[in-house]
Amino acid sequence: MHCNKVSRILPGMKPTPDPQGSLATRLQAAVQGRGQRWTEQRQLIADVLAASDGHATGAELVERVRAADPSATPSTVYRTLDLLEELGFASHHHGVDGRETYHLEEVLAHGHLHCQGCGAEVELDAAAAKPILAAIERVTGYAADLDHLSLQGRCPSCRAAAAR
Amino acid sequence: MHCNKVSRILPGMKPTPDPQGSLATRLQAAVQGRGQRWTEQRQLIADVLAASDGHATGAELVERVRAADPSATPSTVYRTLDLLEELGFASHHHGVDGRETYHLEEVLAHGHLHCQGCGAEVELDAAAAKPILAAIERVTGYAADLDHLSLQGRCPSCRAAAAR
DNA sequence: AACCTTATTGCAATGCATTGCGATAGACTA
DNA sequence: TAGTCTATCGCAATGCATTGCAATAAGGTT
Ligand SMILES: [Mn+2]
Ligand SMILES: [Mn+2]
Ligand SMILES: [Zn+2]
Ligand SMILES: [Zn+2]
Repeated sequence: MHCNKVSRILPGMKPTPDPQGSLATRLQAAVQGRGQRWTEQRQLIADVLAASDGHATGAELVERVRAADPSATPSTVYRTLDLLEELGFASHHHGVDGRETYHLEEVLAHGHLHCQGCGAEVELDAAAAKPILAAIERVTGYAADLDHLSLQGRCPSCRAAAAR
Repeated sequence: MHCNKVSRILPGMKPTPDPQGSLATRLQAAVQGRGQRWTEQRQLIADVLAASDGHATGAELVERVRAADPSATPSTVYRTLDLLEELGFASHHHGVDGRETYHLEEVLAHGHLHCQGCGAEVELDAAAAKPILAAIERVTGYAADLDHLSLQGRCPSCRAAAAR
């Protein structure tokens, strides 16, 4: 079955924009460039992830994919997410519970910061993270992956509260 | 059944040392101080964790606990690990796969650094981490939890390899 | 030592994620 | 268009982790 030009629009989802090379087109090229195949399922999963702007866990993506195609299975979704990461089209970080949370690389790279006291969540954009990554590099020589960065600690107000 | 003074020694494990307040004794006091109860299972789980110097995942601890007491169940082990953390006697970080990895607070606080290229693992002791935590605090105001810190990135040699 | 209160346990059901395997179907060839 | 090769899929089994619930037992009281 052909699926190359299928632009699957899910209920309540925005159509994938097509600047001069849509995500699907670039993905198809990258996948086939490795001797792999472009399938309906991969198309759908990429569309769902694109429509989930922001973050989405594997389970959430499975649910949304299955809403559009009930015959799709978790294994296919997770394997496709791994593929998208390998190809550099997606990345993940680990939420508070350690579960992987995905987003497309089109989203600006950013890290996460979670307060263990009040649960506050902060996103660290590249500019904010720069000094942190620089410190890591200075101390260890490692180039830390900002998209994967997920810090836990105490926010200023929880610190103040703790200090009596 | 009494278990207060039971010092359960597992095959191949070192007896819990008893400086002037053994771990078990301090734990029992902390638990009972909250109106909770000191049980055989908690004793055993604490002993197993103490004997697992270094890191151990939940599943590993479950396995070791069940080796000593086959009637123990995963739910009890995980609930006890949560309790030990609440009481400040243990902490966890997330391994590469996001799974929680536990250690007793007696182990010196340290963070983790993992190379996504070659899989190298580095431990960051408090001194090494200091500038990193300082940068996080400067930028965000957060006091990051060193024990929970788990960074991913590229080690120097993988970076060099990537740069042609 | 027998008795109470209720925190804790084991169990069973549930959910998330991964893997091996046989069936299906991309994508290339003729 | 029909045919071939094999990457990918769905399935089913497995493992890790969490939760509600009824039975058990910790630990204080009489
Ligand atoms: Mn955590
Ligand atoms: Mn990860
Ligand atoms: Zn806070
Ligand atoms: Zn490396």
